[in-house]
Amino acid sequence: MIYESLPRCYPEAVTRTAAAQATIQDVAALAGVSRAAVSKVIRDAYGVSPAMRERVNAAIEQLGYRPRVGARALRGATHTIGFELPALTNPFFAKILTGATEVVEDTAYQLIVAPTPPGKSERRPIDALLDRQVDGLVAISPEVEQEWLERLAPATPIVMIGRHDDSPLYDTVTGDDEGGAELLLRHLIDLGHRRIGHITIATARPGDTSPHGRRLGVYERIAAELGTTPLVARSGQGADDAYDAARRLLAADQPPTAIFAGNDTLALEAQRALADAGARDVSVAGYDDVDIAGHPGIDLTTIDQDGVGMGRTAVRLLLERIAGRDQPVHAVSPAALRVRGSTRAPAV
Amino acid sequence: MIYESLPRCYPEAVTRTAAAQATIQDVAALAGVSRAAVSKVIRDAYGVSPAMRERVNAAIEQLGYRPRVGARALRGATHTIGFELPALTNPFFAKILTGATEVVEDTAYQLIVAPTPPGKSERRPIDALLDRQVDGLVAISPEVEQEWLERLAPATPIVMIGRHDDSPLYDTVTGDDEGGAELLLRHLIDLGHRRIGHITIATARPGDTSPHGRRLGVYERIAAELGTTPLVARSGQGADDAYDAARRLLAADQPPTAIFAGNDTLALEAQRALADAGARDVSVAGYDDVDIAGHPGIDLTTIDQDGVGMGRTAVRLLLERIAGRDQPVHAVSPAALRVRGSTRAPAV
DNA sequence: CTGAAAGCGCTTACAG
DNA sequence: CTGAAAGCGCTTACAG
Repeated sequence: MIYESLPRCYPEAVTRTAAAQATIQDVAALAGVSRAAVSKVIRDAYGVSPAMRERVNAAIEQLGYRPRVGARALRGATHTIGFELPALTNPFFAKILTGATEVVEDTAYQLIVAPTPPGKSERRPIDALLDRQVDGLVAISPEVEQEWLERLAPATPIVMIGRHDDSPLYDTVTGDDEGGAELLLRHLIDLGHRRIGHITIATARPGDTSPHGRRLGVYERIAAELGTTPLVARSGQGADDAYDAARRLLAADQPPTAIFAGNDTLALEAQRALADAGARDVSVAGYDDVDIAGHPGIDLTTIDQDGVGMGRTAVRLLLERIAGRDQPVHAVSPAALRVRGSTRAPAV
Repeated sequence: MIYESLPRCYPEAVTRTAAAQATIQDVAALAGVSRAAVSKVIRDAYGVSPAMRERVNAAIEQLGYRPRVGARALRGATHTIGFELPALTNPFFAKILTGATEVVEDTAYQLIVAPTPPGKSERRPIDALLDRQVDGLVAISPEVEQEWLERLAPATPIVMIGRHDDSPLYDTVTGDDEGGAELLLRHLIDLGHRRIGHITIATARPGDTSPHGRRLGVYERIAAELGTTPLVARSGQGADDAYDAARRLLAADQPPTAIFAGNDTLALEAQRALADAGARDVSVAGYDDVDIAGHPGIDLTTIDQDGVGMGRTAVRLLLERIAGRDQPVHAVSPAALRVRGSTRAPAV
């Protein structure tokens, strides 16, 4: 990194003036009205004469006045929706966020996102959002305890994405993970595969409330139905971990003819490992249908669970909660199989 | 989307109790001290006896007290860094954010991200962050005017990523867009290409202060040196737009033997278009070295400008600004060529 | 329709 | 080391 410390065109030091920003008091003074009147105008509250509204708006314009959200929060709302998001590099979460942004865009709310750093607890970003008095919270947090969330939910409406725990205190939006995993595995079986490996994340337990746990549970059930020994490799956070997990599957005594990766990100690393191992005849399938899955160089069979729609639904449910709904809703987004070139009949 | 409106296990309605959260007053009362004392403990300010600190911390623990950031902001700081980010689906921005998150993680600051919806002005999310009294702002906003930013900068430290405008009032972190573009074009020329097409974004003007403008400027200069007519296609926001832009290049009277796409996202769409057009012999190169570029199915020649490092640098510079630096710094991240299989000599 | 007053939950000098 | 008081910038009843 090269630093160019001194500006070229402005030789004199430019010191920061403590630029006093206009307050509601300044606006009131300039418009010759009370602060309460200004407050009413900016909140679009009822009971202001057109003349006063005009004078106040002119003063606001002239001063470039913008209300401090923090000060408003002391009495009213922040008009802010918080979104906790793990793994910024996972394009499936980007899809969810795209849907969420879309819905928020049509409202008076502002969306702010707090990312969870890799390997850290989701508690800190969630707490950070609540400390900032968000009016509602959407979170993708498989790791935090239901009980902890239920202590937060009475004070702030919460919608959780990807949790199958069906709490009465917060809403959930999930994919149909069991249906999707079954669709995918049936597809592989129909192609003739019997030795199917599975890559999942380190923390998944069969049938737990997380998406990976659900998918793993279905995998184990179907392996049992087939009478085959489950062949599971677990991956840590990094891309290298997923790569290594795939390598371990390939190094098994009886290597799989197909790999069901717990999501597309894992599947992409599996493809990389297969290419490096020269195992081009092994099928790979993922989960999520991220944009790149349809690229001709990737051509990945996967499950589309409509991430954009999940993001939209999550925000809609949250807005309902903020508007007063107190009955829980647990929405499920359907799963659809996308068959592409990465899966085919096993080599004989 | 299937809604399960009624919870299975909790037949009775669960109504939201207006769960009064603990305030500093509650902590003070429980600990038997003044609010000022509690304030000092939570800010780790100097001048508190160990005994008092212990009593206060016990009370905080017992009540689950968390200070409201909005209330603190009225007098002090928010310990919040705002990050405005366009195009959530661009994995290069995810890289930058990864670097930013990393650095923030080691500080007492919280990072909050405000995404700009596709096609919208970056002003709204930036204003939203400032309204929330962030202590500093990092933004990737090619579209907003320098003058507008310079009105904000006296009140809030700002670091802009990807702007070559060298303002004395805010810092910038850019890649070496001219060096990178030149590296890439020389590489294509060395391979023997003479008809090289370029895909850029709709708003880029040759040599303007944006990364795309810089790259376009270099492209036109080198085309002039070569004595060839520039062949430029412009893409709108969507993936389909980039695809169409590539199709237009291929449909030219004398189609290019190589395409220099303004970034990897555009390059991926160009690859898609080439595959659909059966034009496998046309070389493609991108810019940014996003993770997927190294995937064997993509194998994209590109420029690595160390996005993670740019994110790290941006936050470091911002922290320096917050700490009081008032001289501008304009950091440049070096460009490195990554040669992969997507570029090769033109077919004869 | 309009405004004076109280108060939201903190921090900041300032006495003691 | 400790606390009473003032004040940050808003909104909310409540009079007029």
